[in-house]
Amino acid sequence: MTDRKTVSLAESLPIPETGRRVLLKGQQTKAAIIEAALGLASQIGLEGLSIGALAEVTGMSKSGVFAHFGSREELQISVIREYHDRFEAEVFYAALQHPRGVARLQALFDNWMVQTSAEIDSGCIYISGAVEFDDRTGPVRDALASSVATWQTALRRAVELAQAEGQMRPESDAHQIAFEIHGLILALHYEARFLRNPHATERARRGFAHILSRHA
Amino acid sequence: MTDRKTVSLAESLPIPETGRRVLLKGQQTKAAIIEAALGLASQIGLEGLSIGALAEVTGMSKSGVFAHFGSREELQISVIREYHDRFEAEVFYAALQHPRGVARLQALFDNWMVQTSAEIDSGCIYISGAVEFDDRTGPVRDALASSVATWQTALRRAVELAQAEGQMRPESDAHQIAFEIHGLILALHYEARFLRNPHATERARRGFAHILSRHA
DNA sequence: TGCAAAATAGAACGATCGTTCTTTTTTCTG
DNA sequence: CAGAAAAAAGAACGATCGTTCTATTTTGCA
Repeated sequence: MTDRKTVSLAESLPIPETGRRVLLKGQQTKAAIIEAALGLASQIGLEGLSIGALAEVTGMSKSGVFAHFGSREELQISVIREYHDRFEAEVFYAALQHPRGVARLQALFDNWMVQTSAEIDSGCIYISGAVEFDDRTGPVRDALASSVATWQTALRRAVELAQAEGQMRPESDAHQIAFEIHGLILALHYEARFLRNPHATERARRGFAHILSRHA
Repeated sequence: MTDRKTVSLAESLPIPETGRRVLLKGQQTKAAIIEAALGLASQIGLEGLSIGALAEVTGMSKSGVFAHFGSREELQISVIREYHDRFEAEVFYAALQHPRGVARLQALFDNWMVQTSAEIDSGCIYISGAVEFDDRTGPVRDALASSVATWQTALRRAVELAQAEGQMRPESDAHQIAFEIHGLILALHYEARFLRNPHATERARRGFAHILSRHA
């Protein structure tokens, strides 16, 4: 139940003398724990994330790790938030430097493919999380669903922008296009991570091209 | 390490007098356990499957359940095999009654959609399993991957048959088409099960129509 | 530098996990 | 029906889980 805004204010307090430490000790180690937790969760899922394993990885005691979050659920939510921020930055914000329209949509898809399958140790927790929490309720599922809703909206907007720019047919259903693009990402994740199919990236790329050409 | 063929021979031994019991008691309860395990695994995944929970559901003792499999892994593999058989029957064999070509491919896709999303309590363990075992090794992963390879081949063949019938363009890449169809199923599963989007089925159906029209 | 507060460690808890071993019950068959 | 074989139960194991409590150490500020 840590207040995020308060934290980020405290975080950004610079120490004038040294100029080195920007985070207080507590927030510093908390960030390190979340970093490690994100790596663990990307591999074995949010449900596989255990405080004991996390303590071992970070070289801390279980209670030391636990104290930063107060519950396992809060830890999972912190991981989801961290992933959300990175995903937003590396997939969506990074695509903003391309001109709006098909170019930006293509960049978005490319970034997404990289994020989803390129790094061996990084599965997508939006995908694994959806499977793990699809018949559960509670704050973790809510956080996950909320993040997913955010990028789904952003993806749809990118399609609509391409339509507005006259680069995609305006009568096409942006929801439907976003659905099909999502399917390609999911198939890529499945083939690349589970089946270790090296051609998966090329398949996803071609599928995307098919969608583009259909609505051009 | 139970020999399947031996089992199925023993299973089908009818008792002449009554004609009622076809299974020996042991195989009978084993089948009931697997039935319950399949239901459990469909909801919470193969990894979530616990012998304790299974014992409670079936009204047996933990050791009683355990004795039928000898290990948790063997139980998981039994569940995968059972799911494989049902999937094959309800999705693929059921489609065989339609004429080869687009009609059969369409039936296959329809059956698949039903299997994947229609029943609330039944997620697809090919999807959840892929997420759970994507960075693991061992016999469970192998059993899963082998089943997946089977239906992927069957799906591709259905596409190739449609090409051979002259109903789809012969120069299209059947692998690519199967990849895109799989993506639609995955997106359907994601939207229907995790996000509880009631329009997901319609989206998948339209996506499939897009693929068909592209290669017609 | 000193002192309160924050951060971390350590030990223990009840619960559940898969598994093993022994004992009892049930089933099948000669 | 009897007796062997199969099936099921019961109890216990070590391990790990999230969590709580109480010390101890470290940190940051006056």
